[in-house]
Amino acid sequence: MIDQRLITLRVFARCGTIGATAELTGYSPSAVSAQLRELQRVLGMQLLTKDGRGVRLTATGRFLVAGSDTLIAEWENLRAAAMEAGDQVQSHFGLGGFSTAAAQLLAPLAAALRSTRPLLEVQVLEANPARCFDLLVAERIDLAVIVAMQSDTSVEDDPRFEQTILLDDPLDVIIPSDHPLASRETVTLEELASEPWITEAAGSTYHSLFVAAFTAVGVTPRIAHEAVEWETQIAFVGAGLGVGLLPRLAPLRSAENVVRLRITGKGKPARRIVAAVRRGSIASPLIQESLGILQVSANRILAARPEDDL
Amino acid sequence: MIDQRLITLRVFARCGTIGATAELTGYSPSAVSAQLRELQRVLGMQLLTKDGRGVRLTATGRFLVAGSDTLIAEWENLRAAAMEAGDQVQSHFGLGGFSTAAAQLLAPLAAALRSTRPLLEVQVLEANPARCFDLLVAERIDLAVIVAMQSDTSVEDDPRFEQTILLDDPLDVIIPSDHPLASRETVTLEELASEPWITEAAGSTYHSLFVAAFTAVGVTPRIAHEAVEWETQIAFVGAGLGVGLLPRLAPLRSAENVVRLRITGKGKPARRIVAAVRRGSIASPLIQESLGILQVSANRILAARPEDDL
DNA sequence: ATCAATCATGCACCTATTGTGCACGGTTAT
DNA sequence: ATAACCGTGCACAATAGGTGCATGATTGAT
Repeated sequence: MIDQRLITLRVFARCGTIGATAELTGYSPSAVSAQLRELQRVLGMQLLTKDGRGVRLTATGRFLVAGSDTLIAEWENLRAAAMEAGDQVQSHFGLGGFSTAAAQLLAPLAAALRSTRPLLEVQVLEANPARCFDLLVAERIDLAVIVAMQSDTSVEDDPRFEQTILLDDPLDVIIPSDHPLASRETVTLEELASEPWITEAAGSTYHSLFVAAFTAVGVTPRIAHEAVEWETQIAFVGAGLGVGLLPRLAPLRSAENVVRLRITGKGKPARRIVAAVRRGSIASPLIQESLGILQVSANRILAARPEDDL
Repeated sequence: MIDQRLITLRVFARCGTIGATAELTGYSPSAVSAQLRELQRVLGMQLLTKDGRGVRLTATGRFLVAGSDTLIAEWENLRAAAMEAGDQVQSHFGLGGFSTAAAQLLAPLAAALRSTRPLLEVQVLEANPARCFDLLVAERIDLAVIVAMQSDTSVEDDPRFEQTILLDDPLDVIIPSDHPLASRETVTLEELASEPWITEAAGSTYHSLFVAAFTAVGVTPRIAHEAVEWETQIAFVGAGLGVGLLPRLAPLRSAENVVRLRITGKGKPARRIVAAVRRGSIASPLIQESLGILQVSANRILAARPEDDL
């Protein structure tokens, strides 16, 4: 209901280039360029300036984008309230999520919605957390299930989003079956301080999480190898290249000669899984129902765990 | 920036029929019908119901319209703030007004704006007060100069508008030159209680004003004739058919054998001339400049009056 | 210093959204 | 019963808005 061109401007404000905006919104670069030019013409404001080979927002542009946050939230609020007041059904619902954990929550959600609301077309997009937020801004999706840094508070209070914690997914240690500690039930990170570690490349979400886990207990791990997929990491561990951290929700096929150990001690690293929606939309009946379903799934997962580490 | 279809819905909420909405927005009835249908489809809400040979808003529709007030105001706010922050110029500016009084204020405004902002295209629409408000809602105009009932508070605190008082235009009495009181400088309404009065038809803005003037002093006038235009009323008075009330700003050509007397006594009837804008837009530099110019014109008019009745 | 890569934009072309005009069906008032 | 009014559907037309490619400008790499 808010003009598409303003939405596009907001996406541009997030990613900085026309090309990225186009990719994110699903338009072509030409279309984005034209939209922004048209927006400036209609509003009679100069929002963009040439900057090197790209463009950047002017002060007016930044001002407008910043102020539009409350406008969007207000609209989402109104829409949600109207839907609730009128007991109406919406026709399209976009979900975003990343990683196996999110998938384990999103899949039952999509299935449940399909049964309770047959004529609602549910669309699921797999995307990493950062992109999920972009997709929310771009209004391509309405709800995202993402893994957040447990310590990271930067996105926590973003005026554009509202987030609800679903569950904390603890990290386990995986070591080769022939490792001296393989017969143990639990270990501490200190005990593995001198091991060669396997993690993802610096800059990734998981890497930050990895580092945070060790700094919490005052250990500096020696990073020996890098892997992107869980499967790869597990294979590395199985080959005896080192040890790694694996989220509880990531499945570990028994075939590969790797064992999984719980972490004890004061630092219990975990990744936090949260649901994020555009601010204001949280009162929508559809969002409410979805959050309920997600919470049920989350609780079922929690219930299946030993009571000492929830 | 707010979707045109929502604007159309808001206009419909004011006037109740598709046809009137079409006339007011400048679309054809088919287009309005299609827009509203499309709006319902996009939002997934049923906003309209068949009602006799027309349609009316559902509860959801009313809810949405009511809630959209703050949304519109928020946007106007944002736009105005951005314009101010970035020192930008807007390209189109719509003015609305009614009656000679408004015209006397709007003409200098339009002229002044044309000189200070050469590339701003100013458009003036003559329309009665009620229609002016409709045109503001429909976003056909951005500022209206209207005469308001001095007592009427119904529009006073409408969440859609913000109003600023420009001046109070006192009502004079006009009587035939050969009337016994014609040589007087001033009269009271009580002195004219038994005269045959000329006014506009019941239901009109002016009629309400007329009645209010008399009820204020506890007199019930005998309404003998009705006229729509000031010119007609003056002619009636000149022909000796009765007496009437004439706003100070309405010109009285000396040729017609009619004299104008000030009203004294505790009831000094006046019509209030106010400027109205969409709520939120009042901070816009263009609006601010316009209000300043209007105030100057108003002050010049006030300065030309005897000091006892401003 | 040249060359390749990146980015935004303009243009030609096309699609499809959106508006118009008219005819029609349903409803109310005379 | 008839006429007036109101909203809607349809065929058609206009135009806003999309894509894809070529171009120019700028930056970084060889």
